[in-house]
This record gives sequence, C-alpha cells and structure tokens, in this order.
Amino acid sequence: MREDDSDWFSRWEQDLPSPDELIPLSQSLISPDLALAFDIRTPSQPPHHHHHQSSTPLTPSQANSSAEFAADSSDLAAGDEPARTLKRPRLVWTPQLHKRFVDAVAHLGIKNAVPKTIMQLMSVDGLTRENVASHLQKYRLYLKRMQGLSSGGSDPAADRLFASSPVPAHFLHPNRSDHFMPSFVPIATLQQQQQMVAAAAAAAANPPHLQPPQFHHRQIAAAHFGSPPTTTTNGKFDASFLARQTQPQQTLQRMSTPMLHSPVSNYVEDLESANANGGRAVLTLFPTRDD
DNA sequence: CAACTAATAT
DNA sequence: TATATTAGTT
Repeated sequence: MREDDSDWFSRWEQDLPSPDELIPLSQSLISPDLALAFDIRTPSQPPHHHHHQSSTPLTPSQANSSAEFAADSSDLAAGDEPARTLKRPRLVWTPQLHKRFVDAVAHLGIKNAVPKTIMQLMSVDGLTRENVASHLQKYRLYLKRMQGLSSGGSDPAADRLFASSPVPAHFLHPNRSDHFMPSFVPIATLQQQQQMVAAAAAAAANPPHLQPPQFHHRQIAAAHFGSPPTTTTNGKFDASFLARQTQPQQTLQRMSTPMLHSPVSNYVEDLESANANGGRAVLTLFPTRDD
C-alpha cells in the first residue's frame, strides 16, 4: 500500500501531457455560490483565454490569479437550473497556489498570518477564507512536524506539495519577536473592495445565511483543471499590488523595510531559508513564477 | 459576533 | 489523503 500514495501525484503530473489535448475545454466552472449570489447564469462569453496577449481586454493588473478547482465527478445537468444548494468544487492547492500562500504567510509573519489576512494578501479570486484556513491548519501541522526533523529526515512523498515551497526559517523558530521580517504589505485595492463589497452586500442584499462572497464584480472565480506544474501552463499570476493602502482596517500594515514601491520587481532574496529539506530555491516576493 | 483554531466529516 | 465543514474559543 505504499505505492499508491507516492504515485498519485507523479502520475497525475505525467499523465497530463497537455491541457489542450486532455481538456475538452471550457469547463468554465464558476463558483456555484458566486454564480448564485451574483445571478450569473451562464459562463456567458468566457473571456476566451487567448493564449497570447495581443490586446488584452483585461489589464495585467486585473489579471489576478484564479483558484483552480477540481473537476467534480458530479455531472452538471445541462440546462438544469442548479439547485440553490450548490457547493463549491474542491479547491486544488497547486504548488503555485501554495507558494502564494507561503509567501503571504512569510511576509505577514507567522504571528499575523491568519486566514483572512492571508487570503487578502494572496488576492486569488475564488479563494475563500475557509480554503485558506483549512490549508493553514495543515501547513502548521507540517511545520510542527518539520521542527522535529531537523536533519536527515527523508521527506515522505506525502508532503510533496509543502516541500515544493521552501519554508522560511522564521516559521520554524518560535522566536517571540519575529516581527523583523515582515516586509511591506502590498495590499491592493482589493482589500478595500472586498471589505466594502462585503459590507455593502450585507447591508443591501442581506443574504439569509449565505456567505457573502467578497468579490467584486470583476473578480470571478474561473476554474481550470489541474495544470501540471511541469508544463508551465499556469503560473501566470500577477502581482496586482502596489496600490498603496489607504486606511488600515484592523490588520496592521507597516512598511518596515526600506524597500518599497517598485512596479513589479520587488524581489526579496531570503537566503536565510536553509531548511533541512535541501530546498534550493530562494525566497522571492510575490511575483509567482512557475518553477 | 466575526474570525481563529482544532476537531471532525466527506 | 486532501480538502470541507463543523464546533468550540476568543
């Protein structure tokens, strides 16, 4: 029974030659909740993901990363009005997505790294706080596990995902004053929008008990099938921050490090990340790049 | 009470 | 196992 677990991921990767061949395409899965909440009937004209830029209808800044969801075995009856009790497809944490997560946590500091803040920093449309919370829980367990195994621990394939992103040293050190590292927190206007939208939605629509999706009308969750990390299909995330935050909500956003506003190239090299994993990659800033 | 975390369920 | 959902705190 050991072959199963160590294989599923690799097989998953390898068995996906290319999305074009495999994917029948346009399975545009908009988050059911979202679709419902916003009365989005059809995928409408899926913003044809024109492979190449040419005239992009969306500014790069708007081209936020979108969460990828797993293809649910449940068939969506064609033309069948979805019951109001639709649930979101399971989120697939790809290495890229996880990296975004780790970066967010790293820059927030483990102390301040809470689901909501992480979610906001990640700026991945479709991502819910619950998504992040669940992942965070697991990630914390992973960190704890790793603390015990400082050296020589051959990493079981179980943590492949987590191993894909280097663990910032601070994570393993329960140093009480760990607020040294938290670099600037590039909160995009997204945060404000989310807050405002959420408030507005709550005040105006006042949904029964449905979690008011904190997305603006522009932020729509598009679903893709798992893109193999090897094929560089995805990883086209965008750093849509750089918008100076206006009013700090509750979360404290401070610019400690001298470095600051640089349109896109805000790379922070954290060579300190020397984990036992033999992780080679260094810590970069948000600009997620496929490995 | 909203959000966090741990526990539990699928 | 991975992620979702619930439950119990703060």
